[in-house]
This record gives sequence, C-alpha cells and structure tokens, in this order.
Amino acid sequence: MNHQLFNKFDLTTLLSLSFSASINELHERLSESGFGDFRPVHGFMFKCIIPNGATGVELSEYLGITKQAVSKMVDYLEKNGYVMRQSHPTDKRGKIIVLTERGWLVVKAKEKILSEIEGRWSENIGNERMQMLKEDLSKLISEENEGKLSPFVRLIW
Amino acid sequence: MNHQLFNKFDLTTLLSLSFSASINELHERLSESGFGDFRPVHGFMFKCIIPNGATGVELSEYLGITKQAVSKMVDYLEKNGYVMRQSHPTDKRGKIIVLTERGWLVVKAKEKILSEIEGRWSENIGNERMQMLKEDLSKLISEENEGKLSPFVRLIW
DNA sequence: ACTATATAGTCAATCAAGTTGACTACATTA
DNA sequence: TAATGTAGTCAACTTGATTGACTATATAGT
Repeated sequence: MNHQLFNKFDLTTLLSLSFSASINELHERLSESGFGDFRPVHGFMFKCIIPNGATGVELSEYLGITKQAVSKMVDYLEKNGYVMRQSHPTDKRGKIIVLTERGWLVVKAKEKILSEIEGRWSENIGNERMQMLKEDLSKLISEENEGKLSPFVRLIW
Repeated sequence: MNHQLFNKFDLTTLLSLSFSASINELHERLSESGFGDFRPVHGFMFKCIIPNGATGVELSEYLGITKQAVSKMVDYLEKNGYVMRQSHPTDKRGKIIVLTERGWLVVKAKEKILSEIEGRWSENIGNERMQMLKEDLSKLISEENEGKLSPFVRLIW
C-alpha cells in the first residue's frame, strides 16, 4: 500500500479526501437500498430532527442556512415521504418537523453503513489508532468551536 | 475543554466538522487578505493547474465535474485575474490553463494560512499525534482509492 | 489519401440549493 | 390594546452544477 503517496498532503486536504470517501460510499449504498432520493445535504438536518422533531427556525440555526432554504428542503423531504409537518402544540404559527417511518428507515440504514465503514477502517489502522484519531479530531473541533456545535460548510477546498 | 461532547459523533461527522472548521478559517483569512473573490471550490482546481498548467478536460477528470462546468469556472477565474488560457503547443483544439501572478499570490497565501492552522492544531494535540493522524488519514484514503487520487464531493452529510 | 469517428472547448437551456425581500398569521411586550 | 417581534411561506434571483447541441481539429481504418 502506497499511502506514502498521500503523505505529502496538508491536513485540510486529507480531511477533505477522507470525508469524501466516506460520504461517497454512504450515498452509493443508500442509493442501492432504495434511498436514491435522499441526498447528502439531508443527513445533517436529520440529526437535529432526531429524536423529538424540530421547528424550521431551529433547523435553520443548526444548519447555518436561511429558514426559507429549510422550508424548501422540508418540502422536498415531505414530498418524498421522509418527514411530516405537524402543528406546534403551543404556538399556532409554528410547525414541528418529524420523521416518518421511511425517515427512520433511512436513519437506521445510514447508521449501519457508517458503522461498517468505520469498522473496516478500524481494521485497517487498528482499533487504538482509530480511537486516538476520533479523540484528536474531537479536540480540534472543540477548540475551533469553543465547545459548541457550529454551522458547517457546503463547499470544499 | 469538553471535547467529550463531540466524542459521541461518528467518524464521518468528525471529519466533516474538522474539515469545515479548517476551510472556514482559511477563507475568512483569504478574504481579509484581499482574495474575497476566491472561493473554496477554486482551491482544488489550482492543485491540478500547479505547476505546469492543465487542459479543461484534465481538470474536469481531476475534479469529477463536466468540462462545461470547468469552462465556466475558468471564465470566472480569468475574469478575476487568477488564471489565463494559453493556446496548446501541439493541439490546435486545446487550451492550457495557467496561473497568473495573482494566481500564485493566492496559492502562497493559502499555503501560509493552512500551515498556521495545522501548526496551531499540532500544539493542541501534540506533534506526534498530529503525525499519526495524518498517517492514518493517508492510509484510509489510499485504501478507498486503491492508491490513486479520485474525485471529491461538493456535498456534506 | 479520405472518410469515419473521436476529442477539446463553448453555447444555451435547465436544475438544485442556496440567497434576499415581501408578506400573512400569530405572539409578546409596553 | 397598540406596537413590535417571530414562524413560516411565496416569489424572484444567484451560483455552480447538469445535459444536449454545436464547431473545429485530431486520429484511426480502409
């Protein structure tokens, strides 16, 4: 294995390529499982919807995009059967977005595939090194975000 | 430091967040240095142009996008003074895209900023751990790509 | 040599996922 | 109760992709 070939890359490039590899495989396999209409952008949103639903404004803050963009994304996901809009229990203006059964199915499928990928990578570099890797990345993220989860980027270097 | 907060995340999420953190800081600082019109998508293309230029088709294969998309991106970069189209020495159909002086300036600025970020992160987790991290990521990428550089993804999980 | 086909690049129309601004309905505060 | 704020949607626009059609030049087969 000539991973020396990649050793000249800066950390940012390595992060980009490893992230891409993971996300590519995930969505290829989701597509094979009948979730071809579920796109990479949707996954991050689901994290905020789980487990108790979320309002549009909550989602827009979590994702760092406008509420209008969220609204359109929810239109798409509702049309394709992944989520539902429910009326808010106390605020008549508000709606709560929750997962449908199909929504939960894609979440389960995602978790299964990602843990398989992570498992395979663990075999490659070893369990201890995988543990270290995750710990170190966690530290870097918490340094950057001063401990709280922050918006992400849709673009790449 | 509560990086335990992030430890529950799967590897893919950790890669996404750390990549975002890095790319966000890079482009904020490039913007402050007068390269606000240089966007994250352009960086990956530059890697292929350096050092000897590249044709449109080469770029489209490298980036995994269509040659039409490349052509439009080159229009933009040419308009903003980062690249030039030169005629191909042997193929009258072809053009070679090369960096202008301003193109080289942004590359230098990028390298400086990224190495500063990497340096700061090294102080955080330690030099040895940083070395391990890069080694492990390199291994994962070379497993996935069977040793050759492959297209990337513009989307996120 | 000549015709077939393949390739490099561009143009035009469309799409996907974001943006800003305007608006309605409901909530909250003074 | 009047003034202001907030949740969500609608419409128009932007950016970075796409597919399909086209021109000019290269290359391969006979």
